[in-house]
Amino acid sequence: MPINKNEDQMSSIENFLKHELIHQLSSDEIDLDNKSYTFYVGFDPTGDSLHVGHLYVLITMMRLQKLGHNPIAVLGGATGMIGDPSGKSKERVLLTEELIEHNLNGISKQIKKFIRVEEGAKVVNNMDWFRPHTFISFLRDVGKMFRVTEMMAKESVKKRLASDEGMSFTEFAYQVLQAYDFLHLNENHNCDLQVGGSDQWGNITAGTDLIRKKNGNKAFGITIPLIKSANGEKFGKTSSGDNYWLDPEKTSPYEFYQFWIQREDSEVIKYLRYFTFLDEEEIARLETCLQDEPHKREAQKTLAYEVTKLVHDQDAADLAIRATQVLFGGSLDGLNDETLLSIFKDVPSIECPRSSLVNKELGILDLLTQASLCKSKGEARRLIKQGGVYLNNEKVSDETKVLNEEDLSSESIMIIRSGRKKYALANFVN
RNA sequence: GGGGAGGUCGCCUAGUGGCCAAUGGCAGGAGACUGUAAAUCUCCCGGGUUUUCCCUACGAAGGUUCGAAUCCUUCUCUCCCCA
Repeated sequence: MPINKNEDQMSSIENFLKHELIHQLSSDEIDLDNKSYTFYVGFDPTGDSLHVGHLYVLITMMRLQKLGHNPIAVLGGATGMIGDPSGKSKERVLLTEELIEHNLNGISKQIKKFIRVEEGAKVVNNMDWFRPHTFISFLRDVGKMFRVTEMMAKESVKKRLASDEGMSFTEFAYQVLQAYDFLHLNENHNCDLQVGGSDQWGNITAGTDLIRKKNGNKAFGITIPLIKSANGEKFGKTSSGDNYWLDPEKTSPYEFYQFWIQREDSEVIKYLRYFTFLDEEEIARLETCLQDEPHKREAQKTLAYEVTKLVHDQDAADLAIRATQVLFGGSLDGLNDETLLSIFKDVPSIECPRSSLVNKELGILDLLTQASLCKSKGEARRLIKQGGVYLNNEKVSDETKVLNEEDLSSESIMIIRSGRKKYALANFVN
């Protein structure tokens, strides 16, 4: 690929490759500018909400739709019953059908916020085409097309066989199911491209091979990079290993915004390319800014704002900024209930009875555990000893402290902090 | 079905009758330094309490013993080999 072409002369593929927005292509025939594809992305119903780990593929779907391609989101109502071994070091625990159903509903709603159904995007459930099959009919129609040696050669299989985890037949068969999805979509929806994470390569090629064998059609695959944080594995997980969810009920826009604003320098620019639709010029400007005035954190702030706006909405993003300014803005003095209550619902918070204050029955340790800043009183005690607890921005050093009305920051709210950046609010109501 | 090896505190890993709430690494938390960054250094890291106390924990259930993660029995799960 000529490197000296400027951005507008490049094909979309060249551009995507240059910035590592895509990882692998099954064929150089793929031409995103002059052809129109119907492409699909599969989603596992492992939870009732998508999380930050899904965000990049959703954004890729948006990018492709903008380029004139037609998205199909495939919900794994059937494949979710089996469990994809790709990228998993352990056998998966099977989910019940009811749970899958519940999860599908949640996910489906979220997906529709990213792709435009009114412009032809579809969301389908693969249970619809798997249900009519019997085991026997499936083995006869589809199973015959698969060679065991090829199946064994897949990375996901090899890895597990090499580990002492092993693999059940159920998971081994997974690739056949996903290949069949692609075949079905190819025959019924003219789908000729599958997009997925780089761990999906084996499943995708299983599909393109099956399509070629079964009906002679050409089908393609694109994988997108697996996003890892600079220091290794998990991206989009909280420190305790939980996901940052796209569902505002599970992860408030404030917490979501905080996740992005805390990204490290070495990664922000990359993330701006992945997760926002800012143009190269703007990204270059932020990059300079990052170099010259890193303390301003403009790149992080822009990233956080843009992504929060995309996943939630403008109002949520503005509120997140406001909450951030209030909490991280220096002095908390002079903040009144009105200001604090406006951010109350977005910042992790608890409500406590006012009487517990009046009667002096709430200790600092109780408050920390109730506000979920600490998992146990022992941990809370430890944290205080280490000097990591702040009440209304003042360090608390007495672990036996009992709270009373004088500890309120404003009329009815206390601001609790653990460490440098974890805040919680407690609202004392009658 | 037969034989062998295993299942340890989030992950990996030591421990093979009392010195074991259990070794080491990773991950995680706090502090210092900073910019809500990275790197580095220090401390912490089952639960309940004020250290020396109690509870719960080494796949599950029983048993032997003054005493078990460690020994015995059964069960269960995983890996490997044979049929």
